[in-house]
Amino acid sequence: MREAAQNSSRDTARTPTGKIPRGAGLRQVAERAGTSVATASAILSPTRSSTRFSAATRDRVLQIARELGYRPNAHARALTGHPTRTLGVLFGLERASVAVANPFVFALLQGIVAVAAEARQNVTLFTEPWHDATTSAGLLHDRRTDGLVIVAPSIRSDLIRSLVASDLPAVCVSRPAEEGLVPSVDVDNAAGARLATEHLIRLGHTRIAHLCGDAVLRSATERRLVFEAVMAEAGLPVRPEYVVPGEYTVESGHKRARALLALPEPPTAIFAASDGIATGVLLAAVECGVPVPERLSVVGFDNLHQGPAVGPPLTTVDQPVARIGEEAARLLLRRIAGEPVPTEPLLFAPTLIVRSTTAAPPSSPTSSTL
Amino acid sequence: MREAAQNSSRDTARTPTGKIPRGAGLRQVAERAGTSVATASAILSPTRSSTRFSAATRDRVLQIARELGYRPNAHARALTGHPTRTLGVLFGLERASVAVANPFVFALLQGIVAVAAEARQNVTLFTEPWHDATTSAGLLHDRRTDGLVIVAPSIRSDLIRSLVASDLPAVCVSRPAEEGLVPSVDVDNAAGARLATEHLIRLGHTRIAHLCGDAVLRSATERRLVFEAVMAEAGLPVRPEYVVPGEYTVESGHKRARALLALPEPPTAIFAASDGIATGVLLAAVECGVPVPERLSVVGFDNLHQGPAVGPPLTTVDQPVARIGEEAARLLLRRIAGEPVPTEPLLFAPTLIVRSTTAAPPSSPTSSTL
DNA sequence: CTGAAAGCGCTTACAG
DNA sequence: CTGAAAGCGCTTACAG
Repeated sequence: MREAAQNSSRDTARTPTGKIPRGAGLRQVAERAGTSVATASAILSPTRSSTRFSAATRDRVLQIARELGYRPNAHARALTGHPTRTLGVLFGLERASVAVANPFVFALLQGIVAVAAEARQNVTLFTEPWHDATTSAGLLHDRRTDGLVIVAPSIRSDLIRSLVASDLPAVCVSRPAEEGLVPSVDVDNAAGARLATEHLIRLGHTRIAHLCGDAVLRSATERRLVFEAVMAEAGLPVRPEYVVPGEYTVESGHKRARALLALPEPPTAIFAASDGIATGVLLAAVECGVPVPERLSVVGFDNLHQGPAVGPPLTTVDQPVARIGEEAARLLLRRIAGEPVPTEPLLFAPTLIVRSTTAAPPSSPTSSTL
Repeated sequence: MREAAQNSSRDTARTPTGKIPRGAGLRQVAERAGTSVATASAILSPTRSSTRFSAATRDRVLQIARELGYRPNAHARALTGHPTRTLGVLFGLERASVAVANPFVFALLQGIVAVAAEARQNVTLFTEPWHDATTSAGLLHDRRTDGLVIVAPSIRSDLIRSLVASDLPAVCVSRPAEEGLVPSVDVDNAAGARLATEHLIRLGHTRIAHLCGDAVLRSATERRLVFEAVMAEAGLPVRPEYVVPGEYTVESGHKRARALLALPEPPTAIFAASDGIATGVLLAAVECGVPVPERLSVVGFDNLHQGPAVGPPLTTVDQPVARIGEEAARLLLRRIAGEPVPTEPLLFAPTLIVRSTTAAPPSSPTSSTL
């Protein structure tokens, strides 16, 4: 790096300690090219047509800029009111470091980045977790990004409200607690939960348990509510101990499944609110010596690989996570462009993927037919 | 959003079309608080101690700022020489949209984001692919981020050179073609290739093939070179048709393995330069009716899930990808802080994970013993 | 076709 | 303890 000092034509000879070093600016270019800063700016700006200048002037400016290694400063541009061409992603529930390890987030990011790239936008991942409007405000609303995709905000958070109040375009992945504030994209949780529950009921199960996701996430409540509703429709009682609160994680699924399997009358089927939870269930089944699907049926939700595979391939509810990410990014782009975007949730239809973890219950006559 | 206009105390009544709306600035706060902008700035700045002001002034400014929903503008701050507290990630080889779908990148990002979050830095993913120094310059060197993690740059690219010339702190994941320019972090490819090759030789294989990764990535050459060297050490000839160029993808592995298996004298073992390639090999083996490991041994590289599992669990060389990401971020942070950072590559030791795709060759006497 | 001036929102010496 | 002024690097009307 030291050797780079040979080209000493800069006038910022020494950089103040701790400060960011600066390269050649528009002024340096203009000076050398013998034009005004305004002219150099217009010629070098990607947005303005540089045809209004004489070819000679233009070529000279372009040439000098190249020689000097001129890079327009993004902050200076942004300060004059230009968009930053950057989309922000904020993880509503967890810290970014743990969110990024989540396969759901991975798939989502693929969709977001794909659309962003197409629109020539960069993507910044905010790592600071959201606390509340007053303490977290500066972190997001500082015009660093043109808008924000909010991933799975807690229903108890003031995040959305605060964002709306600050005029920062935002789109929510997963339906926010309060609707009508911000556009949102999600899987149709009700339809998915119905698919899973009806599948188990049709198989002949009556003792069906549900392992819920994080209570602060709206999807968890939606899935549970529909599970209970479908059971009721079928005339099947739901015992309170069969609806178990917890989190969308392997560990939480594992712990709860063990408890469930230790019950005097354990369920013959479990609808896990996520594949992570289902993986935990499969783990517990192996440990407790309960064969799947012979003595226990398991259906998950997400259709995402979650950790190392245990037991047979998982029957699950597929949701198009990458597409949800794409659509969220697309809506955000439209919001940023100033187009009107409906705030009714945009819901994607889930599909049931029947694999090998579900079958008729043990004592059922249809047991061998599946 | 319309309703938000009720609070009309702003003096920027109407926003020019296409421009970004602005909230209350320091001046508004200062005016209402009856102080100068400098005072308000000092009080509201996170970096300066606000103790030098009277409690009354301080409280008033803080209070007004809250009322007005004041958010410091990140660009204005950055323009005065402050770091942006953002780390950039640039994908050297592929477009970001495809890179983000890569499990290697996923694991890497986990490490980078974890360290960034700890250091309270955000992470921006650059989506614009690198072309060459002159056309891509503005995209990266505009001071938008304090530094850059470059993931797997092509050995033919002028990226690194250009970055070094522009003073932007950068760290490379994977050894760059030209060493000494920039700190880099990577797995010890030579050690990994040796592990894989020796494992196959010890099992008794003599007809061993190698499916290479992208030739523009340095890891591909390193792995191939060591494969050839270890074979030579063992006195085993390497037929030219057994060393097959290609890419680090499932498809490329699949195609090449099919060709290999169709050879008059096919190899009894394949060292695939990545798990993706190995997955393709496994796929081809199933299609060609070649049982693994009975008639074909396969060893991969990476120890990452790549697509749906085919055949038995893969024997592979593990590399600590997330840790590599962490270390890259850490080095970058130190570079940004102005600390001296060695440019010798920081290499992580790989380990061989023996699972079920490798065994002694068919005709070997040790065949049943593994 | 080109330039001088003001301004974006903040920070930083430097005075008082 | 507080403020007036200059400046960061660009863009944008507005003149000529």
